[in-house]
Amino acid sequence: MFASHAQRKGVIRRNIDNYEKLSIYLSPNGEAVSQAVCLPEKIAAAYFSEALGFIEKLHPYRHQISESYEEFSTKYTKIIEEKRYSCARIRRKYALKGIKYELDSLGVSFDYRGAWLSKLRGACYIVIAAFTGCRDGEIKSFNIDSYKEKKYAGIKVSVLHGNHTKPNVGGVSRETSWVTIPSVKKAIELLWDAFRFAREGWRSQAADIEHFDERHKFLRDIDSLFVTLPYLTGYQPRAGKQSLAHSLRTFVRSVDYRATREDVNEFDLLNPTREGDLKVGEILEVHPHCFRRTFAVYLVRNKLASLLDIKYQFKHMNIAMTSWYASQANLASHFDMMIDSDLQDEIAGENKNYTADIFYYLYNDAETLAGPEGRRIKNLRAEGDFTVYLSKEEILKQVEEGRLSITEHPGGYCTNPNCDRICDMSVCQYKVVTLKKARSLIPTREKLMAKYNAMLASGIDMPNVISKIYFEIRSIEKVFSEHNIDFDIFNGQDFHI
DNA sequence: TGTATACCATGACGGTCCCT
DNA sequence: AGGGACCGTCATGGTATACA
Repeated sequence: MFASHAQRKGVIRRNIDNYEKLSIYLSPNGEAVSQAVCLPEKIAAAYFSEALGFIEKLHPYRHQISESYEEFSTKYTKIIEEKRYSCARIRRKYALKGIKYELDSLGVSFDYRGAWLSKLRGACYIVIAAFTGCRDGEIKSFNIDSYKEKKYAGIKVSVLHGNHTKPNVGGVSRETSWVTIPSVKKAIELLWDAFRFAREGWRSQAADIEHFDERHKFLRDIDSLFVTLPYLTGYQPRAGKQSLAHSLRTFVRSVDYRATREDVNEFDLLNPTREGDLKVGEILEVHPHCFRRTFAVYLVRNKLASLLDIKYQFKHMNIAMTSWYASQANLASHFDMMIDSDLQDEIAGENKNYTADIFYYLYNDAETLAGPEGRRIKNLRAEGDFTVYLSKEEILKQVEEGRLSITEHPGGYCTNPNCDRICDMSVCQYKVVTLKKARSLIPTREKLMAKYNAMLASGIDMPNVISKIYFEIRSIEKVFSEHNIDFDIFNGQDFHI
């Protein structure tokens, strides 16, 4: 019903007809995979950067927020109790009297329902979820002590500790750890301190609970990151599923990012079972689980670094995150951490999907290809070799068996299963360059030419370096000519080996 | 003119229930 | 077990109106 309502409203168009079949067909291991949505890159960047900016801006004022909100809500409650002013507007006005307006310029708004605080909660949740890949349950198990920093090879690495909600067979509860970014610390602190007044409110109510165990549980719930406001109709301190969904929606709506044609295409590509759900001009609403898949997808597609670049202060974390990605969680073992195995599986699955997608494109769709391996594929296609026209299933099978593998380089793809990403690729026999990659080499070539000229002009006598740059420019030009990209031939001094 | 109230639509919050 | 539908409550904000 909700779906049809949303459909009428034009929010979504959800086609669940072949849901099960499609998911099994598309999953790398032939089993149904979780149907979480993966956010297109632009949308993810819009949401994440807004959430990060929100947190960065408000983090220093978190104590002040709590104090002012406490003042506002006690005044407001008193007005209600005294039955003064029948109009909410006037109640609000008087409750706001005397409250410091420094927060006003920061966009902090005071409302008795806690709508603004709900938005804050949504922003913090997004940052925690987006940069850890945690499960919803785990995120809710975090508290102020969950964030730790460890040193690894001279790099400061942020780690989050959470208790596994599901106990093992023996009833032993496991601790799970997640590599993350420093902003998560700020998100946790902001959430914790801005809601302090709410927590205090709940705490004072706990005294009325007579049964010891009940009171104990109540007090434990209060020490959660996500609490509701104590003076409303709610009677549970912990923010439930629905309240969090509201928070996420409030936040996403406030961002007001409208999907473009490009976003819709990417959405359909990333979420084949939900093709058509997102339409141009719509706001993509998020759910707690979508961040986990988005995390896995971006980790594999090596875009996490670009998302992390949103704020310059995260740059140093790229190294740790990237090495974690590159060494397949080797870093985790250094920390003696239990990395969530489901997430590992999800990452591995995405890796296969990604590889298969690229091969499918190379074998069947790509119009022009360059590089030795690219030429080989092109020739095979020209000869009508039927083995080249592989179906996605066949490709996936080969990927799983380790017969096909792909490594992404700045200038192209490498099909060598043992590629260590160290070679310069200019003469690599496994090299494949697609048109898109070739186009991305245009600025690279310009930079190289500038470098070449600068080195030559300064009279530095480094023939090895200069010749390397020269041959790199020439190899890029070769790629250009194979893709019919126009360029003026670089006429640097010719080298002879 | 400033302040308070009435009425109304909207929609957010956070709970329970129900379905898959 | 988790997601969504549904529900009750009530803040919010627009407009109209009454009063000092």
